Amino acid sequence: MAAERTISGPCRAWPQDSVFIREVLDRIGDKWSVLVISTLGAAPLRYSDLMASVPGISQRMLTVTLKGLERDGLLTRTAFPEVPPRVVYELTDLGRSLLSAVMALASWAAVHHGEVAENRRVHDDVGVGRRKAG
Amino acid sequence: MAAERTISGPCRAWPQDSVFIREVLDRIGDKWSVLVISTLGAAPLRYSDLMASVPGISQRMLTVTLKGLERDGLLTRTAFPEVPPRVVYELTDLGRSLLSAVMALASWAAVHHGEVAENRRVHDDVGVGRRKAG
DNA sequence: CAGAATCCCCACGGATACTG
DNA sequence: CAGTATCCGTGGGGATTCTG
Repeated sequence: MAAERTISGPCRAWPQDSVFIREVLDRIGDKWSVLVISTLGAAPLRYSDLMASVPGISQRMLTVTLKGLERDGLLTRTAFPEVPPRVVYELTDLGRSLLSAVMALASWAAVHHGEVAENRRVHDDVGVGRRKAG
Repeated sequence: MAAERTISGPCRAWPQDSVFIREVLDRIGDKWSVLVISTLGAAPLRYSDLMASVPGISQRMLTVTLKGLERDGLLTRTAFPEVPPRVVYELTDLGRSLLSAVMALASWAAVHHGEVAENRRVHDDVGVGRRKAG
């Protein structure tokens, strides 16, 4: 008899992979983390440069995001004891390795976002069509 | 020449890539989408099987997530006109292509989640250390 | 079995004001 | 310049109940 209809556990092909996926998504699934990581992927930047380079981010969220990423060792914070103060953020090797994986997602999006948009349009049109036809 | 200190625009190395990244994250950055996609990556499943295979998801969120993914053409919904009803969800080619990119993230997590956890612990210890040392 | 509908909490994140 | 502190609206998502 064996398996064939044994789903039982959390999942089949990815035992605790689901846990890992959730961990990563809890980390970079927020609104700003990957934007910050991507921006720092090009070059180390100071706080004010990040504010300018990540359009729409608020001071609060930039700070919160940076602290979170620093906590996980994805970037380093270097404060120079000058006046006026200067603080530079830079990706760690770990952060850069994550950037690669994120870029894979970005590539997927670049290739398929049009298709997704089209699917969405068609799907929504069917919806209104049913209402008119019904 | 020139440049070197020209950050100006949104970002440098990824003009509208940031837009694409945000699109993907708005799609899969939620709490359940990638779990559902990953689960369906192993095999097509019916609604109740998904409930069992994605631990912790509620009926509401499974339905909402499935509808969103179907809308974007990442999976198909097939309802068999039987009683009791039977509905099977299956990834489309588009969904499977996204699964590949998601798996890249999962791999990163599988390799580095320990390192991240360690960084986090060290960082937090320094925090309490400062409080005790201060 | 496979949802739809409703209620409601709370934490993510924006705006603003203040500080070393 | 590089933050911190506070207030507060919005919506993501959980629990529960009802239906075809």
